[in-house]
Order: sequence, then C-alpha cells, then structure tokens
Amino acid sequence: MNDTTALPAPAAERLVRGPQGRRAVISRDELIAAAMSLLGPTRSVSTLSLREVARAAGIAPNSFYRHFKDIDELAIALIELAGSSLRRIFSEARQRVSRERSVVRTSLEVFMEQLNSEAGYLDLLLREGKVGSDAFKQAVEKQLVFFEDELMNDLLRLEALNGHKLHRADVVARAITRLVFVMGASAASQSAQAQVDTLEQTALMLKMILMGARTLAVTES
Amino acid sequence: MNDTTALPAPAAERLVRGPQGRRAVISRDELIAAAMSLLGPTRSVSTLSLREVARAAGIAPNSFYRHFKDIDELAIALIELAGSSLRRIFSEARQRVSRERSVVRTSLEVFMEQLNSEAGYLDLLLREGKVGSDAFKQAVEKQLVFFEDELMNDLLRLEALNGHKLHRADVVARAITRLVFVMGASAASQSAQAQVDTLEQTALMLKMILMGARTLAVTES
DNA sequence: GCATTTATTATACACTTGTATAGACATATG
DNA sequence: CATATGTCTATACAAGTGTATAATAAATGC
Repeated sequence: MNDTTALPAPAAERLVRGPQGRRAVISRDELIAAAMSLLGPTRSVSTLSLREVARAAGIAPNSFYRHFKDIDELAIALIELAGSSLRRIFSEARQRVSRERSVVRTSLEVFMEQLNSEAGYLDLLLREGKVGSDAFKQAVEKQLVFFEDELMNDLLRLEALNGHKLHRADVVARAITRLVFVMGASAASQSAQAQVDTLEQTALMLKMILMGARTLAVTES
Repeated sequence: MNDTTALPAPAAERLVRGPQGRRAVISRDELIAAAMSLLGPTRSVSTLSLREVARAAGIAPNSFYRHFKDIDELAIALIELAGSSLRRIFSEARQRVSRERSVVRTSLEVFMEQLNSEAGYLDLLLREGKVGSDAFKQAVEKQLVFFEDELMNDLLRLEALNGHKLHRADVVARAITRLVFVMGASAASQSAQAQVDTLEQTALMLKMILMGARTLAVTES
C-alpha cells in the first residue's frame, strides 16, 4: 500500500517534457521542514498559519500555493512524513526482537528514545489526534491503523514463536497502539524522572493486555 | 477536593458588601453556555476567539474581561464543568452496579449514551487532550486523574465483592480510563453501526486488562 | 437628590490572517 | 534571438483578532 505522498500529476508531466520556466527556488520538502521547525510542545500543526510557514521558509506568502493547495494539505503531508518515518524506525527495531527481549520492551524503548529525539516525529503524531479538519484527522487515523497492522503481524509471529496463542490479535494490537500513544503524549511533557515511571506503567499495562489475551485464547478453544 | 471553580475574590466580596453599581446583565455561566453552543465535531475549544464568544453571548467584546481574564480561563472552566458533570453521571451509574452487571459494561453503556447526548460534555473532554496552553492541558489531565481515582475505588470495591484480587489497581484504572477516552474519541465520528463495533472492541480490551491484572495478582503472592 | 461604584458599551488602534491581481524574473523551447 | 511558460514577489484588500481608552447606564450608599 502506498501511503507516502503520491507524485502529483504536474510533477510526473514535468518528467516527460522537462522543466520549463523558472526553476523553483524552494522545494516542497523545504517548506515541510520550515513548518516542522515551528512546531513544539506548545505549538500544534493545526495552529500553523500559511503566512507564518512562508515567513519561516523565506518566501512570499503567495508562493506557498505553488506547493500546497492549503495549510491543511501541508499538515497532512507532515503527518504522513512523521508516520512513515516512525513506522520504519519501529519496524527495524522489531526485526531485532528475539525470544529474550520482548516486543513490548523493545518497542517501548524505541518509543521513549524517539520521544526525546530532536526529530520530533513522535511529538507531532502524538499531539494531533483529535483536532483539525476531517481530512487531517483521517490522515492521523490512517497512520495509527498502519501501526496497528504492523504490530499485529509482529505479535502473531512472536507469540507463535513462543508457543502462545492470542485471542483477537487485532484488538490487542489496537489496544496497545492507542495506549502507547496516549501514555506517550502524557510523558512528552514530563520530567525524565516521571517519564521512567510512565514507561514502567505502560509496560505493565501492555503486559496485562497480553496476559489477558492469552488466557482468553486458552479458555475459548 | 474542590475541583469546581472556586468563587473569585470579587464575587465573594460582593456577598459581604452587597452589590453596588450596575447589575451584571450577563452571568459567567451564560458566557460558558454561549461558548459551548459554538463547539461541535469540527470546532474545538482552543480555536474559540474572545470576540466570537462575546458575539454568541450578545455582549461587547470588552465585557468578556469582567468574567474571565482570558479565553484560556474560559476554556479551563469549560473543561472543569464537563469533567465534574461527567464524573457525577458515571458515579451515579456505578452505584447501581452489582454482581450481575459488571462495572465495565455499565460504564461503557453510560459512556456511549453520553457520546450521543446533546449535552456534549463528553465530546468536549475527548477532543481536547493534547493541544492548547499548558494550563489548559493540565486542566484536562486533572479531570482524567479524577476519573482514574474514582474508577480505582470502584474497582477495588467490586473486585473484592467478587472474590478477586487486582495487581496494581491504580495502573489498571489508568489504562482503562485512557483507553476508553481514546476509543470514545474515535467512535464520536463514526456511524451508529461502527460505534457498536467500537464498543465491543473496547469492552474486550478492558476484559483483557482485568484478566491480566487478576492473573498477575495471583502469581505474585 | 446626589455622588459613588460598577458593568457595559462604542470607538479606535495595531496587528495578523488568507488570497486576488498584476508584474518581474528566470528558464527552456521555437 | 524571441517567445512562451512556470515561479516568485509586491501590493492591496477585506476580514478578523486582542485590547486600550473613554463614555454611558444602572444600581447602591449617604
């Protein structure tokens, strides 16, 4: 499934005919980077203004329209960038998971690592769930569903490896994903000390879920 | 613990000396009601403007300042109103919980009922978790902690009643609260059909958590 | 009745926002 | 070269924002 932004029609056309007219002095990606630089713990995507982003990127307000139809379109691109980047990071981390180090532990560690990283992808995705336009909210939801899907596959693989069975692995994956994101969002504004505590609590929550799902799998058959 | 808005100093003073000067033509509560009337699935508290609220309440923009220092202060009052109203509703519902009807089921039913009620308290609290000023975010967090606390007490009471033991009831209550709110926020924009599905999934998640916590309580002692 | 106190309003200011229009500039094609 | 074409900027406008200041209206205390 192609979730990264598809090449827009004009760009594809340009590949055929070759560029005409003045070359773009600023790229779509630079605009995205400028937008990200404005975000922070007190600044959310949905509060970005077109002029503000243009100012940060060093272009005239109207030039913005050459790259995006809306601020909303930029916001969605930001979410998709953050989502795909994060999923790659998690996926790579989980490849290294074996019988000794549980998925839960490994994922949570990567999560906390990302939480304090300067890239800020996680912060972005954590904060922006429930506000903004419908299109924007759907973009966030889509990324979460991707996470759930990948986590479910890993869960099935690893539980089978350890001789366990899971009841409703889809629901388990969804519960884990949502919980981790919610708890992570709380942790983002906490002290390093409190973050460790939150991490422990979250790990325990996931453990409960997994134990419950295993018990249910046994009693149902 | 007093979580409803404390009487501001000027109001208390007025009770002693008696009112002087022109009587207020609009009350703080009417202002809050006006603000709530503006909110909806696509409109969040953090996007309300002072002038807009004043317009909805039928007063001049500057009159707003007699009642609130900020829009932020109004937003926090909204959250506290929604929080305390909801906790009362849930608390009353849980009083009627017995051995037959589980806490989980009863609470979830009340939750869904509230989700589609026109009062809109739940919508409000669901949507506004992670954006806005620090003070605002703390106000939301505070309400969630209240929920966790009350749920924990009910859980302890009812599990003892049924002869169960729970490992880390505090963590269980937190996991349940956060999960329910997150899943509820998703459900808010779904069709009635899909809402039922989400309700079932959420119920299953909570069941897993409770079973896991019981299992852990047994194996630890 | 008169002065005081307070709530409210009207007016105004400086600022930001999104975007429409028109022209300047740079590049590729004829 | 000239011309077409796409990118960018300058200017401008209407709308909206938060809030400062001064004036008005209503209620109280004497």
